[in-house]
Amino acid sequence: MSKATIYDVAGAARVSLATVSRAINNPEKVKPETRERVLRVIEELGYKPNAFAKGLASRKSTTVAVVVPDMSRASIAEMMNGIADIARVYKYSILLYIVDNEDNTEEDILKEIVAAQVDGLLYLNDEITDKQHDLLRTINNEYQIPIVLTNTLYPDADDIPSVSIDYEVAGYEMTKALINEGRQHIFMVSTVRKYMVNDQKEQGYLRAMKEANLEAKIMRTSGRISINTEHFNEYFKNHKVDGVVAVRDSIAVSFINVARANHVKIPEDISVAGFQNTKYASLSRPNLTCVDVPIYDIGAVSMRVLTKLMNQETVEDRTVKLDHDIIYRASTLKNEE
Amino acid sequence: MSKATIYDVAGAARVSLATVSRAINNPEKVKPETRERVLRVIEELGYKPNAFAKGLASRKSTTVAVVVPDMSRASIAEMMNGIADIARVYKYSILLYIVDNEDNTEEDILKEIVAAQVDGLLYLNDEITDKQHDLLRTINNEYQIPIVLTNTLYPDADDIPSVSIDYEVAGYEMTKALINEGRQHIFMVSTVRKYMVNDQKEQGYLRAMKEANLEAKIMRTSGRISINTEHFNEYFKNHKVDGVVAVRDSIAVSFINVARANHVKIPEDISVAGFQNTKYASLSRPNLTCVDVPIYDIGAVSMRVLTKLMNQETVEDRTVKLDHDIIYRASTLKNEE
DNA sequence: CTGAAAGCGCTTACAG
DNA sequence: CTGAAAGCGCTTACAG
Repeated sequence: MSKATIYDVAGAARVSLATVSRAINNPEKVKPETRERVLRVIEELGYKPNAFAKGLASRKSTTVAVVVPDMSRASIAEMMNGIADIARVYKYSILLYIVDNEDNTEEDILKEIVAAQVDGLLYLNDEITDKQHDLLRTINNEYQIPIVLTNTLYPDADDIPSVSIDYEVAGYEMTKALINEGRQHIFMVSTVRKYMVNDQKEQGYLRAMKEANLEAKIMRTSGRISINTEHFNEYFKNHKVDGVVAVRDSIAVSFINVARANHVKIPEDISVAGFQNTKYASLSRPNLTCVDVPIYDIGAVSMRVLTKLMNQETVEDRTVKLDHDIIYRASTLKNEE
Repeated sequence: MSKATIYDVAGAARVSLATVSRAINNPEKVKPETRERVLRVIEELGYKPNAFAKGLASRKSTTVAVVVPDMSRASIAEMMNGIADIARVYKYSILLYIVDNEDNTEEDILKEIVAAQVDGLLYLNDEITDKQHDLLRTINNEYQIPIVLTNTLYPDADDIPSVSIDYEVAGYEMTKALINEGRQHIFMVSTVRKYMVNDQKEQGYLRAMKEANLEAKIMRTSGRISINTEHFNEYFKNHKVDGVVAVRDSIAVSFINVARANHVKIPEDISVAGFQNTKYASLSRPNLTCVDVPIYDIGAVSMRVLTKLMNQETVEDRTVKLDHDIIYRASTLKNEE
């Protein structure tokens, strides 16, 4: 009952173990009668090939590594759902590596991944340094492990395929929308920490402001709510503002809360928009206008691209940019809810 | 440069491969000089043992399977962080399985896990059926794979160890807190779907209400915001309510929004409390009073307990209940912010 | 403390 | 279409 091996199956089916292996992996190479007999025995014995033996003999693991930073970021979790669903379809298992950006353990982790003999690697860390990129390139070239950057931007290099949306355009469009409302003093609220994705959003914002001959003003704040609150309060006293595009929904909601506490009306006095369309956007009052990023799809498409690479199929488009939408809600003047 | 094997190391260090293996796994069995020489060569060659060969030969994988439902639930993601941090300390890799409760694929997945030869299993699905529990028990007994239920309640059975908080007590205390404010018409807002954790919260609520001779009223709603809104609106017209304990923060916030839209003052007219202390609680206005569930710790402790089981250490406490707090904020009369 | 050798459970040319 | 056999890269008694 415990663990049936391929020998047990071979014995019970009166064939050699080679035939059992073929019946599983290359059914077309086995005579139908034999195949069925073998498959029936497999079923009866509840046989499952030992993943280690299989991996060792075939040098393929049907496992992909997924490298993520802090798991509790809403976008990461939802991307995982997309990845897992597609992985299931193609029968890949997922080895999860949560890396700490603060540590310098990343190199070790990547070595571990090589040792684990994964067939492919998905990298979801939106903050990628030159060093990390080099490391990935090494893994890719030296160990021939296909990699896809999932929502991870590394501009000016398409040697590693990537899947994301065009954050520059999204930032541009969102800003443009507020400009079209007649807003003049639009701030972008970004993060102190440099994230490549946020950088792109800033670029789009700058382009829109420049095009409209408006003065661009980027305010950098923390992701922590308590810190934001003070920060925003101070800004209110010293700046004129009638529009805000925040790089994250939660920052936008946080801003709205402070604004309302200061008796500012949203959206009458200030239009506020965010990024991502998380649950925060629907739970805030007023509901938040934001860029809807297809997070699940980014994960799913990444995994799909990776399967192609792992099968040596040619991937025509190496930097996939998925479409995004803007969802207009009550926090801006233009409001379709 | 590509892949150094144990033979390469043995050759370069002028020892047998057995000694290399020992230098890595049982350093005390190797003479210090030899050991250091081997370790130096390993470093030079960038040698990493092949995980498959190691797994096949040793029948241990230093891998644990983590089975979760939908990843994007905030609590699951944060538990993963706790699990991953402890797993790293004990050098375990994580194989992630996202199961779909709707499907009946769970049995297949569990078979797959057995085939993957994991050393242990963490089960994070808060909704566990008898059938699933039987399946786990089989894996546990028949294949000798240790299992820990992480925040997954299955009452009246402690054959499989578990880690969580006492949701019944938490529900009781939270309700009691509103009763102590003088609230008389306290509703529990729970989910239509039966989750064991929510069931426990309801039990605690019922106990507190009964004890105070108040009429218990449980309202079941959906997790979806759009559905909630209508549902709450209707309730307002037909019921007298001055207190609400919601089983999730997001439901509580959603309720607050509807209440305020109906010109009800929070907390003057209705005290509202939630569960979990997610970011929603801090982003809502007013800030939400809620039970603070130590999600990260639940994950971390689970993993720690699992390592003990995997090392055949005895685990004295098989149903660990971690401590919880109640955080009082502006959505209730008692308010420490 | 160290080495030779068997064995872990598969896959995959190579023959037939 | 099928089988015998080598080999994947380790671990672990067993000797010495």
